[in-house]
Amino acid sequence: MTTLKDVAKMANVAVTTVSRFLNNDPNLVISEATKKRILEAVKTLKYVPNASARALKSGRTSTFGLVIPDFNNPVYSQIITGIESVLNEEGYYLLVVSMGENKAKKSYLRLATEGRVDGLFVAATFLDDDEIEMLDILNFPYVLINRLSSEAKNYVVADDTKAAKKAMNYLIESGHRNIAHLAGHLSTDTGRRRLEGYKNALTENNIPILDDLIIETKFSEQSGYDAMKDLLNRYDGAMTAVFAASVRVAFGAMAAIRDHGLKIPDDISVLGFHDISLSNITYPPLTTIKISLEEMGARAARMLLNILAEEEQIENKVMIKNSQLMIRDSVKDLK
Amino acid sequence: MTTLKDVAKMANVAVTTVSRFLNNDPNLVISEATKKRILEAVKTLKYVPNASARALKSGRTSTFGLVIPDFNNPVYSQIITGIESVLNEEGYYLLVVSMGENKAKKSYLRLATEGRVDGLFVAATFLDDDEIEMLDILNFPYVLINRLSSEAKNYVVADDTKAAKKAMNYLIESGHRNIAHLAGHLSTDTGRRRLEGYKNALTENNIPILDDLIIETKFSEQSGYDAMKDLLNRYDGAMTAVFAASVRVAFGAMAAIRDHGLKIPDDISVLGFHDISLSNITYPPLTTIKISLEEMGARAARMLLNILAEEEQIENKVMIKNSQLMIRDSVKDLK
DNA sequence: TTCTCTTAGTAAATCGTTTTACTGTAACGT
DNA sequence: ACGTTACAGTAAAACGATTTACTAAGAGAA
Repeated sequence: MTTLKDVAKMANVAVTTVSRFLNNDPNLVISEATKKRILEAVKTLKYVPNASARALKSGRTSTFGLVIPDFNNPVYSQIITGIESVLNEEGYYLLVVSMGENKAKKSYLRLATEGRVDGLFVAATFLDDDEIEMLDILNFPYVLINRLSSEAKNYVVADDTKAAKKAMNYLIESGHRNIAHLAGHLSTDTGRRRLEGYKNALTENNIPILDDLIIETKFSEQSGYDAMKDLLNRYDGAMTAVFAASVRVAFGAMAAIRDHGLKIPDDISVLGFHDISLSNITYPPLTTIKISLEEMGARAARMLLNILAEEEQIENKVMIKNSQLMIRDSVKDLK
Repeated sequence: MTTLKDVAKMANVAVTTVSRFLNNDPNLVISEATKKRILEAVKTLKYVPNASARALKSGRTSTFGLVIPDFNNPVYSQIITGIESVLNEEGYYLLVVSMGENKAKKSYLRLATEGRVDGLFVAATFLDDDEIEMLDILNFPYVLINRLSSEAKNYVVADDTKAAKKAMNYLIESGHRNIAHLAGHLSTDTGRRRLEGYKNALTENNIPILDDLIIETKFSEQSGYDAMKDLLNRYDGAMTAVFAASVRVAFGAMAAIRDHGLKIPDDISVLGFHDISLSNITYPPLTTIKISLEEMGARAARMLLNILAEEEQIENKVMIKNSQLMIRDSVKDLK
């Protein structure tokens, strides 16, 4: 491994000079000849500065951490893609940690306290508010993604309520009244906000809210399948549509409906929250309400970079209002 | 930020003593009273060792890098999950970099040369063999995952040829003769090996190989869709089944077949390579040949950890032979 | 001749740990 | 009384980079 010292020796200058030259110190006065010698030494010795040494001295690692619940959820894959696209350009790296429902929850704080990362993206749904508050107490730079917490200073979230309402309104305009909601985990704020949108839409359209039609699920296909099965077996009203709080739940529900011998959308319509590339290759192609998750990731990345650049902590609260209804074939027009 | 020095001061001992005690130096002789004082200082000051300083001194970062082509491919999500499960237990972290077809390809080497990571997992399909060989030249610890390269010393791959053959044999046993192959990128070795399995199965069963039935695709739904459409429009033989070299391609092909007005599996059967959680919620549920990608990731992680533990480079070549046919409803028995 | 500027650098401290090689003191055996 | 051993630590040099504060030599001005 080549160090600054080696380069300095070969170029016949002091380490200081090499470092200052390579870092473009504006106060350094240096002759062309010396520059050339240093550059040559760097090239022949293939010198690359050591990241740990740099980090130790500067207190910056050029690395951010990302905490997500699960890699196997395409929602997070899109968020990561967005984050990465920004970080790439800025020479930052991304350290990922997944933290499911049952994992040791405080371990992610080590990332901060050990100084492994300069900041943290928290997209984990299973962290409690007070676990997140620790970051404030430590005064550690962070941005919440796709989740809120009571005291959060910085976040990028979607306007889940509005998007859910928009989706519901589409269903209602298509003539549906008896709409079930496969809600996400109601311990998560996204789950709660989507439920709120569901209820708002019904209320504003003078449709009664039936508790029997609301079922809490996890964010997995299996959970969506089970909940839908349960609903079909239990509820014998004239349910004509289902609004699922996540793609994976929607996929699971579709399978359950088919296994129950019903046809989508003829017997029952399905609409899913969030859009992924597989949404349009299910059968029938799934109608969804799409929020740009890549944009969400990208904005969070820019925000964290910004927080790091300013000395004083700025408040940064972004709510992505935009959503698109991706109309495909899983919702039947009853009129 | 609390340092060793602060702890030492508070406990009234030398920095050395604190460090050696906290690291369980077996040669350190220390009294119970001193231990207690140090422990107390650590607790009240909330001391956590600084990762950069440690890395600088020890030359170890406790971090591995992972290079994949794309986060939005569920195959890699499963591999990451497998890697992470092992690294978690060992206190290692994972730094991820995605590198698509068109990205600057050598940047991943910086991870190695800057000393940011102790080793590298390379699952990138778009790196050429000689770009990987650089790691050998640098004598940098690495493990290839789900890809081979001519000179690779360490890898974990699946026996793609065998698995593909097994899948094909199932199709053939079910009475299919005219089987198309949506091959993956033939510039990738997995693509080539799966094609080989396809051909082997046909040859061994005395079925002619028809070049018209083999179409190269990318590893995306869209590409699978396009290729299948093309095939359906072009080929007017009695094709009864399609063997897709990847899940995503299989999904795309299913959509194309339906859009063409044909029924799966009645008009045409589909079998996909690799199994993901969405495979059983497509319509009809997709029959696949499954290789444990989590196992692949986990074994690669253990391998890299091993390589780091031994001083001399050991050869490590693992080929996962096991595969399971996940029989669902997308293949029709013609007999 | 002395002073000031400019040019072209350099020495040394520092970031927080780890590690090697010591240093005292006291007790013990002979 | 002397050497040895056990006990309980400590001083100082790394690791590789950055940065502050200097220096040394020569040119030009007064």
